[in-house]
Amino acid sequence: MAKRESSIPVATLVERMINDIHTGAIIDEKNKLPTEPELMERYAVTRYTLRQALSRLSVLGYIYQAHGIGTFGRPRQDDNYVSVQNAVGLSTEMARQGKQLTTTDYSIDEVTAADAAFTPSAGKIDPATRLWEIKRYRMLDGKPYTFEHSYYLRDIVGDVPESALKGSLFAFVAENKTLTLGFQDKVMEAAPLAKENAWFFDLAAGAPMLIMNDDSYLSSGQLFAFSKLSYDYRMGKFFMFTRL
Amino acid sequence: MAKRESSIPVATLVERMINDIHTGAIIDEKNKLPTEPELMERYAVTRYTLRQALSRLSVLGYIYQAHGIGTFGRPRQDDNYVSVQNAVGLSTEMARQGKQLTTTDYSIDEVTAADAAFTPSAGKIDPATRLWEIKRYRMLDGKPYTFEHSYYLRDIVGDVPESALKGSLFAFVAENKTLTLGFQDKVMEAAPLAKENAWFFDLAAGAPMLIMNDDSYLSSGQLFAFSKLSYDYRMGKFFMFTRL
DNA sequence: CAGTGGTCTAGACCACAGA
DNA sequence: CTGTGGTCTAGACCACTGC
Repeated sequence: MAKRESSIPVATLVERMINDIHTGAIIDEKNKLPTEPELMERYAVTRYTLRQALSRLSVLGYIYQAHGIGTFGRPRQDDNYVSVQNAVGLSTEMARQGKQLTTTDYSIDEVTAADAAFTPSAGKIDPATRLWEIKRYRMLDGKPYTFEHSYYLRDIVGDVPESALKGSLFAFVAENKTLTLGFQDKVMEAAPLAKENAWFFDLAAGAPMLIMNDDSYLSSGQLFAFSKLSYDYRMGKFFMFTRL
Repeated sequence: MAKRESSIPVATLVERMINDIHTGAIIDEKNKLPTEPELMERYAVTRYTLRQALSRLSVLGYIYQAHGIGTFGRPRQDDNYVSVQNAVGLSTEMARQGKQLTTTDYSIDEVTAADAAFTPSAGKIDPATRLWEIKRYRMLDGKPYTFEHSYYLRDIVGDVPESALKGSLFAFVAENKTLTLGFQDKVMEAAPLAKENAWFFDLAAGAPMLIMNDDSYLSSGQLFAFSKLSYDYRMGKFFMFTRL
């Protein structure tokens, strides 16, 4: 009859396992994790659930699995770089690393897509779409770090409180219970520092900038924001993990 | 007795589905795919297998699934940018886009890790490790595109044929039947163009370069190469897709 | 409410690595 | 040969969306 034995859900399992990896509870001196049968018993889940969790950990770079050998933990590089995969927002990511991200200057204006300085990297957008245009200058541990130029679809995100403008726009959207985040397209490039932003960075116009363009979508597939972040090349480095 | 009915494996299914998405065979005018039961029947696979495939397509950005609504196709941006997720090597990726990647100048030398110009972004390496040091200048459709500086572990990859040096080092390793590719750590950054490489690019020293550092591992977790690719900022843009 | 994708169970067989 | 992870089946129930 396949009665539900009420085991823990995958998301919980993933959290627990990340924690147990960090504390070393399930990693031996050779970075090896217990075998799947052992983990199944330890967490009281079926193999399917366990492997769902292992798969997520593996995508995030916490572990890798070697066929016929075993499962191994991996050092995460989040401490030195910004992970492009952990979509938690810059503020949260930096807070986790014990670094302080502050917004020193910001502006918000109402525009239509036709008047925006740029458009989403992928996809199209109706020129009549009403947008919030937000510009933010942000410092990391007191040093100029990034200039953010972003557009949010007004009809979707509604009013943006000042606390979000100073802090985390990402958290503002994520915590809105009527919206479910879906996915992002990201385009990374380098470009010379523009004159109008040179004052903020300790750099001459024309200096290298690392640029990240994000198009953000809800889980329904609806675009809700697109943005361009320019990082001081000396401070901004992105990290990611790929399976071949 | 759960007899095997010999349906197709996931990898095959993924290929077929990508194809059927490109040709429009399983996408309607609203970009919607058939429901899971319909796809199960179409491809004659169980739900598990189907969802494994859908999951991979979704990670690669071909589709997204909206709970309670349906599955939808997405435009891929591979035609305009280099995808950091499709790990097939630059040569193959460009060939697929109908662009010509040529190596105009290259060198290969024997060094030890102690003498290497840089080390893996993550992890450590024994200074005594024997390496191939490879430098390549590569053009895209006749224009200066990227300078590649990479190190391959000699004891793992063995001798590197000249054809691989001129063409695809990635394919050379991938086609070696005794080696199984595993994963990569990637660190992206921007930096000023160094004087010694300015001659190759049509740029002055100090111009922005987009830089990709790769540490490549076998499926056993063994490092086999680490490299640094510098792209002309006007031509090199990276694309990726993330689920939030 | 009906229909969609999301999670979970229990069990079988396959393929690779190493002693 | 044994133990590891990889694939697959068949079926159940859960959770969200829109009518």
